[in-house]
Amino acid sequence: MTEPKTQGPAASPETGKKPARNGKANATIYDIAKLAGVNPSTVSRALSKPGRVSAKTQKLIEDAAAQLNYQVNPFARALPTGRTNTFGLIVADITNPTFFDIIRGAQITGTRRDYTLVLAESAESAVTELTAARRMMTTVDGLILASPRMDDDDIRALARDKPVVVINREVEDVPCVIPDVRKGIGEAVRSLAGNGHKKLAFVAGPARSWMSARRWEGAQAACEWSHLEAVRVESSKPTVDGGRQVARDVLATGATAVLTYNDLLAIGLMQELQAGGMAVPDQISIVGFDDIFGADFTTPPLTTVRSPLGECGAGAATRLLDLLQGSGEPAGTLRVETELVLRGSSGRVFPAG
Amino acid sequence: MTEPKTQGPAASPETGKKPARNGKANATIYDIAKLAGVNPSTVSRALSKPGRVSAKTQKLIEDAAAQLNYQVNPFARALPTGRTNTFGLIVADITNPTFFDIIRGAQITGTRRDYTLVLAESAESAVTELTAARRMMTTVDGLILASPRMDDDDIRALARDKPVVVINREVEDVPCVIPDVRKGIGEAVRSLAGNGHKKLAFVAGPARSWMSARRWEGAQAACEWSHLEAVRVESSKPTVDGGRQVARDVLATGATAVLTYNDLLAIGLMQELQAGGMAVPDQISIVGFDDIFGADFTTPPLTTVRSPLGECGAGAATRLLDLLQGSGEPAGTLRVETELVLRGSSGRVFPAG
DNA sequence: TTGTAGGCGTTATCAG
DNA sequence: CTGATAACGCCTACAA
Repeated sequence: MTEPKTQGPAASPETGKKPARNGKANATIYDIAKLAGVNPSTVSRALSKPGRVSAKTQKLIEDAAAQLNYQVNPFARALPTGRTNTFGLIVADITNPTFFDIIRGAQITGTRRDYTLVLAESAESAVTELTAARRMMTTVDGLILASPRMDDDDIRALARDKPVVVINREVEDVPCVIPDVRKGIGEAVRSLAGNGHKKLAFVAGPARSWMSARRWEGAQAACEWSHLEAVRVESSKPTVDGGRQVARDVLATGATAVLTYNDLLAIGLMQELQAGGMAVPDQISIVGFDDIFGADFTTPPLTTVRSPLGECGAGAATRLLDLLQGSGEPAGTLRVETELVLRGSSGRVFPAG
Repeated sequence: MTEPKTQGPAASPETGKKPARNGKANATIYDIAKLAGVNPSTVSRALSKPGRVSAKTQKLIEDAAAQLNYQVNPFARALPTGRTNTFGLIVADITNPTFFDIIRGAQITGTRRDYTLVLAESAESAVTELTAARRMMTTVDGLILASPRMDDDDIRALARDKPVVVINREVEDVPCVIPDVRKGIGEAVRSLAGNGHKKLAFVAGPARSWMSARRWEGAQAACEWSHLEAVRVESSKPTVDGGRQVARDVLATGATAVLTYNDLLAIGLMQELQAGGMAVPDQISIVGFDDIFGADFTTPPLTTVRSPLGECGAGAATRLLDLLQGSGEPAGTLRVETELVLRGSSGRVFPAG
């Protein structure tokens, strides 16, 4: 009644480490080689390079592989080559809907080109971000940084190691993907001017945000062009709550139109103003930025300058994979267009007055 | 003017494969061993197991490692051990905000325990999902499936290979995390009943959705308990647009209260009804499900049964990592509570009437 | 075109 | 407690 002494390799019932839980260890190129009657190196070639093997043996090997249900071991492959068919994406805040579309865009174009997405977030902290980035660098073939918080120098240092693409920020010597705000803001301001507005309040985002600065510049330029007065209002944080808090400051400016750093601010602002009895857009027009998910849930639906977030994610991934797959290294920064999405929260000044 | 014949190992300017772009290849345990004057295997021990090395050499090695800025090579480690400190998450639709919180929850508890999240989506296709899952299985230590579309059997097959945790669906023999809808629905129906409603319309989700069935059951049970009549209305798709389309069918039921399969449906429905001149909640009460991002952007803000999505993601990750780190294999299914979030879209029947 | 041999960085086994 | 040494699965000159 004792255990038989001879047991398969998948024996030791308690250790259960290597040969997975199902007992049958994965097939290797050696198994295939044996089955196909060739040398392992030939199998390797057949399975990686296309035409470096005779059509006959090619088929032989492929059949054997299929029969054995072979799957390459990514780690074994990564060891000698260093390549993993994997790329990382680090976002500043996984809570922020702005990044949802970016993640989505990157994920989709990634899988389309047979790359896997590895995701991390920095929780808005520059050091966490750098740590995460460093960790990832050892695992992935390349990295996408969405709205990074770390220093330019740190980014460049990373980029020296492996391909890096930055979204929503311009870093010298590093390929970037950034929405060009001019067109969208121009459209928004022209629309506002056409509706008789004379003064625009811009609700700024975080002080250190590269994008916020660009948007403020854009607003100023467009206002000048359209003969509008532009005033800037600071916000405490770029959230719905921050939008609520900034309401009184906005009113104090006397502006009849508002452009916010992002949609969250616009939504909060609108809620607060409406709660205070103001009519939107009859008494004040509100224009957000980004066109995040839910921007059209509000009443009235939010007019906003759409930033093609999904496109940014996709564009960054494309750029990165091009770099990885050796399409030269032209890089440079890719600009994507913004556009006005006209909905209900903006309109004529005091139409009833 | 010819090239010097002796070049460093990082030479060949065009190949540039292994020794990264920066030239200095990463330090290995051999380098550390040399510097510390010990054997590589000792270094390995010192760096992985805690107390299997004398305190003296331990420090020696750690110093050398720090000095060399050593970082383990995950692939080299994965090869003999099979472990990667990585787990996968496959969601049905990366577009759907329902999954945002799940992703977020999983990501956060993952990194907290030093695991990296690998993300993929199935684009609502069962085969894509299975393919993605199979691919991932070779790379990750375990897998989380959120609202999977594939067959129970496929899921079980995967689970036989490596630990798998399922969210939003119950699969026998596989650990699951599912929101228990009873409490939340109970609260919602009681609230409605307390406001004088006599008839509730339930707008169903996808026919094959496990969750939709549970929610309908829950609604029926709660209505029976509270002496409400429950009628079921089918929707074409669980989106804002689907909600709009279902409006006339809902009206046709004559119900004064509506509970929808998810928030998106509720939002679309509310938009359509309001566009048709109906007052919410004065003429009809609407209750959504999930409490997704943006559910409070609407006017009135949406009353909804909150499904703790973030908690689901976190719970699934915790469960998975526990399994991975050997805390026995009790598994079983984890139920998380739902609760009513009372906002403005529900209230008394015809208060003005 | 195909086989041979060595290496990628770690871990694990077995002596000492 | 520490030192050899053999895997782990695949890739890649180099040789045949």
